[in-house]
Amino acid sequence: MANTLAAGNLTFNPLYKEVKIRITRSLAAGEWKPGEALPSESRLAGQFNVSIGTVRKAIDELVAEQILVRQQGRGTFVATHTEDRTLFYFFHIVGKDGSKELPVTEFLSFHRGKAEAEDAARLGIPSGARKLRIRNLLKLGGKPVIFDDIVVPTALFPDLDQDTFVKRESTIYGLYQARYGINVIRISERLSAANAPARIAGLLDTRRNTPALVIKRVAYTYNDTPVEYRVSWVNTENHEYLSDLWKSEAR
Amino acid sequence: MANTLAAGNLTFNPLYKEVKIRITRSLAAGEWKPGEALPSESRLAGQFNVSIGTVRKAIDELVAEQILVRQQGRGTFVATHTEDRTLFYFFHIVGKDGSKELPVTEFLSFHRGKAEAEDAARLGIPSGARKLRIRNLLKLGGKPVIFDDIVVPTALFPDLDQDTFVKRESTIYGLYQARYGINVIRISERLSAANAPARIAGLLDTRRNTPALVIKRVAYTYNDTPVEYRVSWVNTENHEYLSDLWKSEAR
DNA sequence: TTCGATTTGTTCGTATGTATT
DNA sequence: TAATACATACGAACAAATCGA
Repeated sequence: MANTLAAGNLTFNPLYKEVKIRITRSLAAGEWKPGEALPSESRLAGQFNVSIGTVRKAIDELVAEQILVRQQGRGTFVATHTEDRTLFYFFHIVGKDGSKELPVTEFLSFHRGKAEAEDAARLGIPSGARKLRIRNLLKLGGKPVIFDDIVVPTALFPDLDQDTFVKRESTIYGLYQARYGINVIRISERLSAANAPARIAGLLDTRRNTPALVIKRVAYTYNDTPVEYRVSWVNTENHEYLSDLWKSEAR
Repeated sequence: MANTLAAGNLTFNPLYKEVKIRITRSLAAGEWKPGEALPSESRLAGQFNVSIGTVRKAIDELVAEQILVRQQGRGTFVATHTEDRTLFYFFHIVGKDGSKELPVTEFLSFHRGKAEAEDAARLGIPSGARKLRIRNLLKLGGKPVIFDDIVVPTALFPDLDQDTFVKRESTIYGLYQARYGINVIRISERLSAANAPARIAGLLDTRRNTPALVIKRVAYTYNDTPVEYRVSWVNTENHEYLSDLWKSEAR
């Protein structure tokens, strides 16, 4: 019997991979907005003309990637950038005593400019393309710990201005998502140690000659499209970067 | 109908979770050694008196956690500490140019001692318990980049001596696995920046006043049992620590 | 080389349980 | 309570990879 999906499947992916790709395409196209429910599994199965088990297998992978969230009895939802998600998935600085808290952001500056070589390479845009540059000071326990230097392509956030940024009601990625429909789903970070420039060291209130942790982060949306390049300077006198691969809920 | 697994399942876990726990128990007990094949899925289904789909779901999770490896047509195997697995899962230092290579280990020293407070806390052993301490210098591209200070409880590696360590034919975790049946399956790392002590800075060949990246790693085996505590000092002039959560093979 | 047995991978269908509204 | 949606579990059939006869 002719199968609508298999018919167009010239690369001979398994059906569930094709279903996953089609769901991802719909997500990227904004067909279901963050926080919204997808059609039920049985409805999707009908649309794609596959069994419900095949749809479940596709969704399983998207849930594992934190792109979708399942709730028994309610439905399957597009993941939103809540504070919890930020805290447990995107924010990796913890106290040396093990404490985990969301930082308080203190806005420093908002500038427009042109992408330099580094920005362009990380963001996959032409050198010289217009960019927005935002600097923040993040505080933990009331004290400055992180200096953030954020660069995004103006093209992705056309009408973003200082006022909009400062008055946002959520996390930064929440703003990207709610106002621009840009959903950050993955980050890649490269860490090194360096002496902070005097200006930054001053903001971080470090003792003289205290090295800083430098984090260069690229944030991606669907299909590995870069969205944001962020350089963070961290005062690690009382805090650390936690990399916990696979805190499995195994038993 | 009476089900042998459900019968003993007083915590009302789903069946596949019970199966997963029983498989994990067998792994921890060394019933199937690293590199060996587990019984086939249909055989396991028979043993546990569940359907093959239930066994598959249990194994699915263990495969996702990199504890087991499936190979179509061959079987399901206990993951081994090959160089590839080390490179892509346990070793996170890459060149700033993006190059990825396994380090060459230069042995420095092997000592016996008693666990200090820090060691004891990280390893979950009593303060003062006997420990082994091994120091290595790791080279990338022929140049020293990482200084490793490894602490393990003597109790876990009773007859491990310098000669055995130096003459190992595999990675360090491969040695733990092959000779002591201890399978490292997860690591947790905390990173900070600091000025290296002169002795270490000398080994790393850094310019004066160059800060180092400090990595404190705890390695775990089954059931979140700590096995090793390792402090690494990294020269980040030409290298970085890569934290790439979810390099998904999505598409 | 071919063939058959074995093992995992994919897909379907069905039934029942559990949580939500 | 009833309807809906996800979660678990079972079984069957066939595909694809592997390996040895």
